[in-house]
Amino acid sequence: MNMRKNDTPQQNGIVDQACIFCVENKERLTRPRLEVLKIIAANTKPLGAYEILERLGKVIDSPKPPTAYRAIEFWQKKGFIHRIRSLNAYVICHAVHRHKGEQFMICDDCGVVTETHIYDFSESLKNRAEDNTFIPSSWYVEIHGQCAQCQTN
Amino acid sequence: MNMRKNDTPQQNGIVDQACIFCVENKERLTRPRLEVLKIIAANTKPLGAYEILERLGKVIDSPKPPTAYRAIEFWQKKGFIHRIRSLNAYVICHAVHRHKGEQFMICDDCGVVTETHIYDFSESLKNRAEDNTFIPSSWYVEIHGQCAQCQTN
DNA sequence: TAAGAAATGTTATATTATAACATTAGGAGT
DNA sequence: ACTCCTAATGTTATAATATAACATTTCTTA
Ligand SMILES: [Zn+2]
Ligand SMILES: [Zn+2]
Ligand SMILES: [Zn+2]
Ligand SMILES: [Zn+2]
Repeated sequence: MNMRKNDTPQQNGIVDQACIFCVENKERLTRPRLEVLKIIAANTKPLGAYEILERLGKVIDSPKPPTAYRAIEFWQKKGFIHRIRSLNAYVICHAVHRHKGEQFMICDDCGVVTETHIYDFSESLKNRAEDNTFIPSSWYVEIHGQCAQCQTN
Repeated sequence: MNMRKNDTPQQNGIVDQACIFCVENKERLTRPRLEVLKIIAANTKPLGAYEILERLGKVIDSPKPPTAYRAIEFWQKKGFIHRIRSLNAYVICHAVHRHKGEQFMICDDCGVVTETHIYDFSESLKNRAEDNTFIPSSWYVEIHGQCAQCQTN
């Protein structure tokens, strides 16, 4: 896929991946899906569904909530974006490959969310879970605290 | 505090703790707070705010959303209940002492939520976080999967 | 090109949560 | 007991988040 005007390099990496993914998996890369993904990818901080919808309105004619939510659900299921439960907001996933476990560090001061790929402690989760004969399929972790930037201020 | 009619033993343990807590911390154990805590304590599965409100309506005259939400917020801040982010629902905490980290195993089949007190892996979280100069203050973990009961069915 | 499936457009509404302000209840000091 | 003050609640309205339902369009494939 070629470089598009007004797109950030960040977006291009993600959009390229999405494009490849859709071709390989015979999914449709429709206008709402593409634009929603670009909007989420263009932001480091998580965006709420109605913030996404608002920005979508700048490139698509008066979109309604289901249009945003459907695209969000699509990318979420495919692992391209994550939903931050505590914030009701969505962020792009930067992992090269899709993953089941989700771990985020959330700065309660400035709102920055950083995805951490701590694959190792999935083992301790699994071990603990299996003690209780619970079969884990996925996990979700939020670590709240203060980011480096906010510590200096 | 004495045993109350129509209360489960489970409720009494929690209500007794809450009573002691309020006396020691000079907090008011008001009617809405008491009833909301009892409602949440009486259920093993997480209850939504409007489910709590509905049940509250059986013991208090036509309560409105803020009445439920205020009591929920109170107990949540004091650590007596937890909010399950993925479900927008609330469960009682059975820990004897209050804690910062929250870990839940959620059965996606039947909806049962079990709080697991895995204090040990807070260390791996902290170590990882400190590598990135992020200072953690609390954490929240959801492990999704299938419970023992649902495996036999 | 015709049929079927998938996605979107559109309208309405469900669900979850909070703002704002009036009223009541409890505690401290006199 | 009376006054003052604060915390909590009652009440009304609305904000914020999310989905149901059905009509229409687009894509695929035969
Ligand atoms: Zn990710
Ligand atoms: Zn920060
Ligand atoms: Zn707990
Ligand atoms: Zn189960």
